Amino acid sequence: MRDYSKYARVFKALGDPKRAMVVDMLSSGELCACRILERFEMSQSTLSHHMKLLCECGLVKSREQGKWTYYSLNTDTVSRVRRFLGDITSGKESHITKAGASCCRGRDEDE
Amino acid sequence: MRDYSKYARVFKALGDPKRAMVVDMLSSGELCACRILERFEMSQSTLSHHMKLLCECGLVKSREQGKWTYYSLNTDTVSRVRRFLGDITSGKESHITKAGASCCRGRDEDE
DNA sequence: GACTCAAATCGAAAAATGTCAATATGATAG
DNA sequence: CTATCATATTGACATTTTTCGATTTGAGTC
Repeated sequence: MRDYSKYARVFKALGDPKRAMVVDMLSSGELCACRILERFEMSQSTLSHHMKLLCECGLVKSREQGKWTYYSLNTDTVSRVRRFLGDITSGKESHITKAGASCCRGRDEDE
Repeated sequence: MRDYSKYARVFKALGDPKRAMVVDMLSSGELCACRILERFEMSQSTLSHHMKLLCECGLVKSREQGKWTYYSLNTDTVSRVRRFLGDITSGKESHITKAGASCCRGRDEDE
């Protein structure tokens, strides 16, 4: 589980409200760029740039058909990201810590 | 469910590999800043800045004790973010789309 | 009070990001 | 082959982010 950079790219992509909203829209099914654009106040080139980022991090897939480009969620990445988020946020109750309050005091005395 | 901006802040915070790693560390329990700093090659002021971001988006809580500051995950936020990620990435199979391939063709003809 | 240590804040520089208008590309229609 | 439509790419600019060294703040210590 040392994929911080890999998944950080996905989180960074989701770290823009508009892109998060695009992802939400795509979760209901495939959409073409023009449909997505209709719902935002942004230039076509800006949307294209956002879609590129979403694709590059693996969250979204694109498919070309004639002059249209259809976008959809990459469900594999979605599952992996959800799992990763679960992993890094759920307690492992490993070795270190436990008695949080003695963290630094402990270090000063032990070493 | 119109909290894109609110949660985008959290995703943005996780969108940095080092911050994601800090979150992972904290998931095993509370840690003081000096313990966290030991594991990274970054200045003290930079870590402080990262911790501030993690706190401001609600992912992390801080607690001061003497001259130390202890950080821990805010489990409420963690649950909410996981749920939000699930929400925006799981199909609603609502109204629109279904026949993805006819999205744009449909629009041209219907309207 | 003077000193030390942990952490936060400030100020500045470099890099990344979001955005748009203009242009390029590539498919389809006449 | 020309024109048109949907997207992508380019170039520019403003804003935000990342990072550091220096300084400040606040708590404990002598």
